[in-house]
Amino acid sequence: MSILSRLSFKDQAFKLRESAILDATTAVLSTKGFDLMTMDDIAGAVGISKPSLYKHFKSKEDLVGEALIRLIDGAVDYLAQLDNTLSPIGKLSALLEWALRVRLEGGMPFLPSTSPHVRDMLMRNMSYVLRVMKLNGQIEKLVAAAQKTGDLNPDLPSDVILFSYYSRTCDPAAEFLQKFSKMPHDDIVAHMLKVAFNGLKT
Amino acid sequence: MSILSRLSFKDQAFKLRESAILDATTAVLSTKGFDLMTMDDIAGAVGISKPSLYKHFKSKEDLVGEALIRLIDGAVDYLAQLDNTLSPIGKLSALLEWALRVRLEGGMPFLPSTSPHVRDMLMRNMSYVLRVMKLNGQIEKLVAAAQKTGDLNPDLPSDVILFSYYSRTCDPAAEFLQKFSKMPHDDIVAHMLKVAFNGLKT
DNA sequence: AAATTCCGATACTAATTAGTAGATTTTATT
DNA sequence: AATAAAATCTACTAATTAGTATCGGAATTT
Repeated sequence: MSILSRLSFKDQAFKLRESAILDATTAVLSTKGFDLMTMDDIAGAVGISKPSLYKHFKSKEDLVGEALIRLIDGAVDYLAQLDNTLSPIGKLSALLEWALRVRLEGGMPFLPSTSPHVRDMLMRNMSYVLRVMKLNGQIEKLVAAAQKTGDLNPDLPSDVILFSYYSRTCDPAAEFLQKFSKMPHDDIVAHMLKVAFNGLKT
Repeated sequence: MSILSRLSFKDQAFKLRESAILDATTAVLSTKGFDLMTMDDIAGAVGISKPSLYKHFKSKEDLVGEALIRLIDGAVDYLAQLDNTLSPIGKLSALLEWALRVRLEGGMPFLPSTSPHVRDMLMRNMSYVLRVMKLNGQIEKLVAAAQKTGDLNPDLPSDVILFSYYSRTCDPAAEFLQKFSKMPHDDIVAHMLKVAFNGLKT
């Protein structure tokens, strides 16, 4: 066996474990939040020891940053793979639906917005900030286009729409409906979309 | 000076400090969140020592519980003081506006929803749970009434409306608009209300 | 099969913080 | 003014957890 293929095999195993670590981090983040998530939690969930964990990620901040970067990348990929004949509002709706489903399946922690500590930490993470800006740029364009066609209210300032849209991806109402109303995921998603775009009145 | 008036004077001072402690707790909770808020923070902000703080509240959980109870009571009081000729939807709108203003002035931490740890802690606090249920009962009635008149969408399940309404009180979009758009409070409140009731489309 | 290399785990350090015990000062009464 | 009582503060304990140094063991090469 050549050195190259041996290295690549090891590399493969390494990447696999890295992915498992990120999965565990995402799951623990969704349930416990950043401050209560311990590195022992993660190591334990993956079945490795803490020093091994530190072979992959140099700190807790780094680990969480990478987990969130993977989420952002997921959103960017989802957006890129959408049918290009879809209208801007159709894309925005599809992306929000995707985000809600990921959340309901326990795969998405609350956004940094909810904790100033976490937000500050992430803002110091250049690589994370760059990706967020990339995704944000794409969504801004979709919002502007949808306002032009009148599919989104043109009278609202675009940042009001943008920020409200982001907020819907981490709207706690989804969790409430899951926990207290035991509503099926599909219904929760449908209702959340309706409320987000049409409000509580219409 | 009689013993009675002396006791009442002391009592008064005690209550005053207690109120200052709760103010500080609310402020620190809004900025740092529960996990990062330390008892030394609070003691330092009020200008007393930690043991004195523990004379008022027997634990961190207790302190935070009392601070949130005071907030709920504020909401109940606000609701009670509203003009009774106001329609159900008018009351719901006024209460949401009140909550948003309190938040923007730094007086309201994110709701327990955002942290399972904090939520669990509060659910063990009987006195808190009772008040939440009281407020919740009132809001449920308003929602039902507003659905009956058609002011709120009668086709949505009432818990979808209820939970979405709660979520708007801690919608991070308000913070974003304050932080990134430097929008005046009045404008933020107006836009948030519009988006909550009419959605992003209309 | 012996030697070497590399990986992972046990067991530690340092720092933080909730909660408390005992010293100290302030306040009120005689 | 002296004494009694109460409240407050300084300085501690115990527990948690991020991050690391060092040791033991498995796989690979010769």
